[in-house]
Amino acid sequence: MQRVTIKDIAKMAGVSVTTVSRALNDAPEISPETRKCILRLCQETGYRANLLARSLISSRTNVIGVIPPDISNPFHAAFSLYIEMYAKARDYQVMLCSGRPGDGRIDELFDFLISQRVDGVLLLSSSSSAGDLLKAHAALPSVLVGDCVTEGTGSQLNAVSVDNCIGGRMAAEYLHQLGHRQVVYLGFRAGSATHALRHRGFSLRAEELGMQVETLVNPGRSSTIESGHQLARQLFQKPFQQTAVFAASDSAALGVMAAADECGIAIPEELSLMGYDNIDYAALPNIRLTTIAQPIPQLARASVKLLLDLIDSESAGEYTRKFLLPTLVERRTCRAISAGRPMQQKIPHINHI
Amino acid sequence: MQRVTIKDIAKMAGVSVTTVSRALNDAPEISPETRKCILRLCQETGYRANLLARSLISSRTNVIGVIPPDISNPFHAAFSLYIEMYAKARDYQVMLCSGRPGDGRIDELFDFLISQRVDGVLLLSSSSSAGDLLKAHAALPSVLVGDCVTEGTGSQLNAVSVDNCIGGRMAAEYLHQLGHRQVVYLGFRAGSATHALRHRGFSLRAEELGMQVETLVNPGRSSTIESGHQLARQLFQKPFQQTAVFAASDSAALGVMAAADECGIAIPEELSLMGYDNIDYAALPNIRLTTIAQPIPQLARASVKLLLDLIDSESAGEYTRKFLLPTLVERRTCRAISAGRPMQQKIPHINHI
DNA sequence: CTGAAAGCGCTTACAG
DNA sequence: CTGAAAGCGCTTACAG
Repeated sequence: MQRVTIKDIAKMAGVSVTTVSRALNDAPEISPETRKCILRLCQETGYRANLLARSLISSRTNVIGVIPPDISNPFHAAFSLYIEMYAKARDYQVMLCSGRPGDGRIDELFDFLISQRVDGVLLLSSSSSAGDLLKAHAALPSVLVGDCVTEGTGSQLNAVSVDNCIGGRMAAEYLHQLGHRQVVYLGFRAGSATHALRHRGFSLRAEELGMQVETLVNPGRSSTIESGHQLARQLFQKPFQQTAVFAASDSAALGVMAAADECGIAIPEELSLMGYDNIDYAALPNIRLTTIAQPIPQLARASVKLLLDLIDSESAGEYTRKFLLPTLVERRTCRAISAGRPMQQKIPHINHI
Repeated sequence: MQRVTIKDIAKMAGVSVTTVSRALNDAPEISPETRKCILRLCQETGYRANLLARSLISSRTNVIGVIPPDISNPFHAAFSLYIEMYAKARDYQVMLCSGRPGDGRIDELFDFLISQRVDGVLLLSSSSSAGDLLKAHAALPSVLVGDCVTEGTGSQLNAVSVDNCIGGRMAAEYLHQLGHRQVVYLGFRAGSATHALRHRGFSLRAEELGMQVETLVNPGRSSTIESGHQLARQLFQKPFQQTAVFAASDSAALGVMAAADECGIAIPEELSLMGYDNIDYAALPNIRLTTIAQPIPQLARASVKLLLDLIDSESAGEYTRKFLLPTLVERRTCRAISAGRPMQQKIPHINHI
């Protein structure tokens, strides 16, 4: 099917393409009548400007690429939505490129987005290698949404993050305040800068407060219900002393709930549980997970703003880092215990399935 | 920043742009050495073809537009993910345009996608007006994912849907089989072809089986936890006779669970509950919602396939409709009751919050 | 096997 | 106020 072009309109109106172009871009130097006539013609014929051609000249597409780690994670899905909302509010369109987690294809996605000539890209990642990726494509304005290592050269990039170190500290302080002294950090992932900070904040503060922390490592590539489930079953398999679990993400926490359910461990009566993220479903009546909330809308807004500022300014020789503070959302999965007397050792009863 | 172009490469290699173009598109008529040399140059300089220019000539962008109703709904988010997966497998990129539900801006999104010269669009919608929208832009290959009215002229469009009528029937039969005779259909939305079919299947079959159905209408624009919550509270406010609730969506069902929790109504002991969709969270240990599952991956694959076939064929004068069958997923929110004796009337105790 | 030329649909100096 | 011309980065007949 042949779309109507500026040339067609010009022919119909009996003017040059230049004039049509001017009418379309409301240039000042054009008579009101010709403009009116041309605009009417466009209306009637259903003319739509070819953005491809326009972008070829302006070398601006007004689209930004967004690379989420895994859109099946509700946190990332919600986040992508907000990004699109804020981008649209500033007249930018989003091209979503979900790389499967760990596919190592992010580099290809970058190449692709460059070929599409997007004006910039937003890389959502908690991987500690994300920084290198961005540097490899330094010619393209880009911001990392997530954490990056602060040591060495990796730090010189534009990024906005939620302060995960503080988030970890908050969790430790909260559990301590409830009387918990032996706790587990469940779902630590190596290679994740986010987890590194979250874990450091948590365990450093816990130690300061005289708590004992056992860390359960998630060997996988992402924090899922399944990973939390696996680790929790591993924990519940033997008698354990800890009275509280701080899960690295809400999804993982949900997995812990599943395992606890199977093993007949009551939450919060026998075990307190905290998550991280505050995904929608953490608020569900039968979940009511106490968690550390990431300010998703603000995060999205700040990310879009930083990226678009970058695109507009073309400022080299500087970079900015923006931090947002998490908040604690108290619900029903944590309970206060008397810190004085030691907890009785639990002998969980496991239903083997 | 100035990207390296085909002209730059040509100059460096001492050949014409034509030759470079041929090397890049592995045309047959080119000497192996020149090709090798050119390819190496591209590698070294980080050359990326400008897809804008290429598309301008070929009038093909290899991107499809996807318009989901509301990506914050996990069902649609998951679906969008699968679409992107299958599209990518066939070398198409997805441009995601989430219109806020009910914004009436879908028309604008269409215009925008046409301007971007996408090769086709996938409209996910349960609105009965979706068909008209597609017809208004008939020049663009497009498929409706969802239901459309079958009467009149509205039916002549390409669509793939889950058979919602059957889904409704299945729910009615299941509840009947468990002994329920008085049931409520909660969350019916007027103006939704999907709901119309689902409701028709359910109530027709229920009537055939001698059941009584009360329908609670959701006046809003989308099925959310909140809408389910509102309607359920409305139901629980007064004594009611029904022993089972069939919610129009899993999200709505989650809202019903919240309300039941608040009102001290035990599920499934005092009230059976079914959902529709089988979103991830329906499987959660503390949810375990019995529901009708939509085959999301198959739906996504069929949609992408139909659209790409359409794009490739440019076939006019025909349209195809594809139907996928839902399945029943039995979990823990429904229980069998003795059909013989009438249920005792419930006096729910409401906690006012 | 290689290149000069035309053209995809638009914008933008430049000259009237 | 209007138009002819050049050009954005590429591809594709056409001629060598």
